[in-house]
Formats: sequence, structure tokens, C-alpha cells
Amino acid sequence: MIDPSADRAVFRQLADLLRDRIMSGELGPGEPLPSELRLAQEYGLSRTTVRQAIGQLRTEGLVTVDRPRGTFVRVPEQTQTITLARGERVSARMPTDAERRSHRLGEGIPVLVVTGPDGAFTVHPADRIQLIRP
Amino acid sequence: MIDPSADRAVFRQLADLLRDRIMSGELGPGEPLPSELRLAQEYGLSRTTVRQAIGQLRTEGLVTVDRPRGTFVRVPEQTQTITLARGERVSARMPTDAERRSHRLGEGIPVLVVTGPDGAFTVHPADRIQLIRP
DNA sequence: CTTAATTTGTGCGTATGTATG
DNA sequence: CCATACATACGCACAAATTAA
Repeated sequence: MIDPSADRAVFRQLADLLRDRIMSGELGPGEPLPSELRLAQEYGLSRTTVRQAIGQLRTEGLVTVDRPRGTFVRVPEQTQTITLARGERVSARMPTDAERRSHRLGEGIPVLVVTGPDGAFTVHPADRIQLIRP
Repeated sequence: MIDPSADRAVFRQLADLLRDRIMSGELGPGEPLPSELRLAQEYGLSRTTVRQAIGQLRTEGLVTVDRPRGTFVRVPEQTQTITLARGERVSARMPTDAERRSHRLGEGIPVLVVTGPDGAFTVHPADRIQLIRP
């Protein structure tokens, strides 16, 4: 399963294993991952290394942590569709820490930035908002 | 500067300090941050804690790491504008690990996903692509 | 050209705090 | 009150790559 002598770092290999289990549906939305201690024992790793792997999945937006209940596969949010007006531009970036809190954004969730021709812009959580050109 | 007894974690306080220096322009694009060891000594922290703070800025897309040269304030990429067709929808998410490599995406950079009425979609690096509704 | 110093990456261990059940 | 689980913070060691001497 995990090869410490491989080129790829151990924590990345563990992240790959867990990501595969999520992407394949073996671990469905809302389902808990094994605890950090459990994973550490199961694969013979330190908890630090396990946390690095889970941290990777968090930045990818694949899992959410409900402390101290556990780590869970992210459940997709209900998305709302916003219509773009003429001349509006769309970009995306990661939110600042302050934006994360004010918009109640989970980890690993980008924001959509819609800028009008006048330069005014609005910021939308990318897990709840979708844009459409009518 | 940093208050270990504060509610906010020390590594977040350090991330805040560095982020402020970047946002204010004191640390401009392409400029190096102090080395991890330097920051640790300067603030009386462990290197682990400093790395947590820098890791935070990496996930926000504010800095890039060129190992082992150092950590640098991200230099904005040249952006290309793509025109949206009728009925196309736009969303954003973090790339998968595979997408990160194939698109040569830096850390903390989301992707823009444009989906046509037929369900076909294209993926664009958010630091190089901007969308516009004409 | 060789060697040393620097810097980030990885991995381990320990300890303590906090919130949940 | 106790056990579980994640968060924070410290320490150490070694590897790999670049840069400086």
C-alpha cells in the first residue's frame, strides 16, 4: 500500500489512498474517515504524518473537519444560480482568512469574483453559487 | 506583536502579520519572505509553527515556494480573457492533484469550470484565465 | 572543482488544550 | 468523570537542492 522508499512522500501516498476511496464512492458524502489515531496505527505512521495527509485533502476541499467529532467527506451544498449581466467579468481565487469567516466558507473552497464594467465587484462562495450567461 | 495567550493561534497570528506585509505592499511580488529559521528566531517560535503560518499563506495563494531557494510573494500571471457562450455555466473549485500537475497550477490556485448546455465542460487555471459575458 | 552553508521537505516523538459524547 | 478526537506547539533528525566560499 504505502512505500516509504518511494519517490512520493508517505503523506502524499496516504492522501492518494484516501482520495481514491472518496472519488470511487467507497467513502460517500457525510461519511467519516477513520480517526487520525486509527489511520496512524493502521498504516504504521505517526499522527503527524496522518495529519499532513488529511490536511492535503482539506485544502482540496474534499473533506471537512468537525472538531472533535471527526473528519468527514464533504457534502455538496445546494447551489444557487446567478445570472451574469452584460460586460461582467468572472475570476476565482482563494479567500483570505477574513473572507473565510465572514462568508462561513469551508476549507478548500474558492470564491467567485464578479466584476462589473465600472470596477465594482461581488464575492461569492464557490460551493453555493454558480454563474450563468443567459 | 504575537500573543501566545490570545484566542487566535500563534501560527495564525504570524500568518496575519506576514499577510499584512504582503497586502500593504511592504513585501512586493517576487520578493522573498525571511527564511523559516529566521522567522522562528525573530519571533521566538519553533520552525514547525512558522511552517504552519507559511502553509496558510500557500493555501491562500499568496506565496510560492521555490525549494530550496526560499519563499516568495506570488507574482501575478498574465491573464487571458475568454468569452462565455449562451447558456454556459461557471463554477470554481480546487483542482485535483492530477489537474494541478497537468495545468502546472501553483498551490492555492483554483480552477474555473465552464459547462455548456450539453454538459461538456472545460477547466481553466484561475490565475491565468478570466471570463467575460459580452 | 570541491566544500560548506543555507533553505525547504519529510517524518518522528512528546505534551497540552478543547470540545464532544 | 472519563474516553475520544482534533488543534496547537514544541523538539529533533535527516534528505535534497541550491548557493556561496
